[in-house]
Amino acid sequence: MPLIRISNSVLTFIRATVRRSVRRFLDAIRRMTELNERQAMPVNEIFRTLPEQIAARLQQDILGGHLKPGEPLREADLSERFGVSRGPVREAFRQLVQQGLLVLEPNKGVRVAQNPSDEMRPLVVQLRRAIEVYVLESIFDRITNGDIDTWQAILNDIRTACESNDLNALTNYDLRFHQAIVKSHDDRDLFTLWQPIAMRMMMQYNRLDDIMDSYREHKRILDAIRARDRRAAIEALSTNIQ
Amino acid sequence: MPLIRISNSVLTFIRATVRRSVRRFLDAIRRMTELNERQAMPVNEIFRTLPEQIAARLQQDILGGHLKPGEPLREADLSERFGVSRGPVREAFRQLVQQGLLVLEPNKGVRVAQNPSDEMRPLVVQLRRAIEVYVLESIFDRITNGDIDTWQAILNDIRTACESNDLNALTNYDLRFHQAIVKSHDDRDLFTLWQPIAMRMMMQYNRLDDIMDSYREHKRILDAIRARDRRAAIEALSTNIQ
DNA sequence: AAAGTGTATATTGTTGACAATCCTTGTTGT
DNA sequence: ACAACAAGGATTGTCAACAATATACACTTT
Repeated sequence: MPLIRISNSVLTFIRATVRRSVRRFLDAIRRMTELNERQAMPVNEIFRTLPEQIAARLQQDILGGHLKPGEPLREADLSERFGVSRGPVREAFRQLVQQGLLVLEPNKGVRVAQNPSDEMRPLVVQLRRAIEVYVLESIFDRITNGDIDTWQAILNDIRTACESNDLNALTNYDLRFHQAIVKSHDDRDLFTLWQPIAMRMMMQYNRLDDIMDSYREHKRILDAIRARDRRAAIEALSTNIQ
Repeated sequence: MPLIRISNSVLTFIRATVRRSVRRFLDAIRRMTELNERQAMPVNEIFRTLPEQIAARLQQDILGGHLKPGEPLREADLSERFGVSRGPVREAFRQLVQQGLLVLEPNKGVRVAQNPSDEMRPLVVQLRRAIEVYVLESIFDRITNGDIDTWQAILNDIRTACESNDLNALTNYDLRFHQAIVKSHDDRDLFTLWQPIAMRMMMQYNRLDDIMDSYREHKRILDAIRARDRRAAIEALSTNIQ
């Protein structure tokens, strides 16, 4: 029970003011850090929507193997778990369906997607390689030192994950590394195209015998980029995707 | 105002009975026509859900050019147009976002996607070709005469569209032709992967000078399949996609 | 002039209630 | 024994009301 009663008009005024302040604050930070000369980062990348947050959590659960393929997900369960109504959960489900992590059967709900068949894997590899090579070719001359720093930070996370033998974290950071590259292309549509393909590879992340190889491969990519060696960078990227 | 008042339990009983009868009826038809030995067609392919129907209509509007790229779509407008609430319309929007025909900005709604850039087109062609060639290779030895008949029917529609110079209908049937091939693969996931890529090509359907060429190209594909000439079929398919 | 404020309006986001559907189990009729 | 039926409980689908947000515009401050 509130101690003071505040009129509605006052409330909307406060909301508008605060919202504007926050927006200006974020804009200022963006300008200072100069992370986005090329493309303005929408506010929702910082304050993500409810469905996006839910989808992110579920994505980790799936890629981390906590949710097994074929397992059904109930809207009511998750809406209780996250303390929201079924609406946003439904929305999150749809996002994950788009990514290929869930499959939807009308009137029956969603279940965790099966891993892609072994037979299909070469195709997926080919598709993903085509997109990422295209992206890297396309952005190569416009890669800034800021970009490289960002990617280096992720690379450090990859190393940490490899050293502590944390396959779960490695999957996550590997995804982010490539995601960061694809997202740095002006054309956002490329990311949309890439995501479902990449996800299908991330669902069966078990390729390397020596986990440290993953770090070495990504380091090779970034080193080549830093040396502005186009051919080597693309070659390294291409061999990393398999 | 109903003339007779029927109790709820009677109503649910009637509903259940009718539903079961319809299902059995459809099952019988399916068995008779033997269209789906390989994979049972879910009932929802015949009685599609509300969002699917809405999405199908909007898809035609977009591919047909009645909705221009960049044009915003309002939930309220469409919910009124189709006589449903905003829920199913939202759902339809999400499906079209997945297909790449709409782009979503949180809190701002959806707008019709821009045509893919010319620079990007070779990539999209490459991706789509890779998938369709893979599918055709994979199913080739299991293609039934029933399959061929189905595809022939679509080919006839293509011819009609070409002869009457109806680019709108041609786009639609061209899409369906390839869609039918991809869908005939056991692994439904391939269709999911293929759809957004193919859509991006369908958004700029202006390739051929002579519209009849489209019919000839598709006829060449189907003829080669009918002759069980694997190499020729794949070659024809591959040249059709560009 | 440029940036900030107050306010109204249009639109999307969220919620809870209710309807429709699926699925299981026990029953009936042949 | 077997297929069809009936009833119920669990789950998804739809709806309308309400909340939050984006946007535009007139106004004020610096």
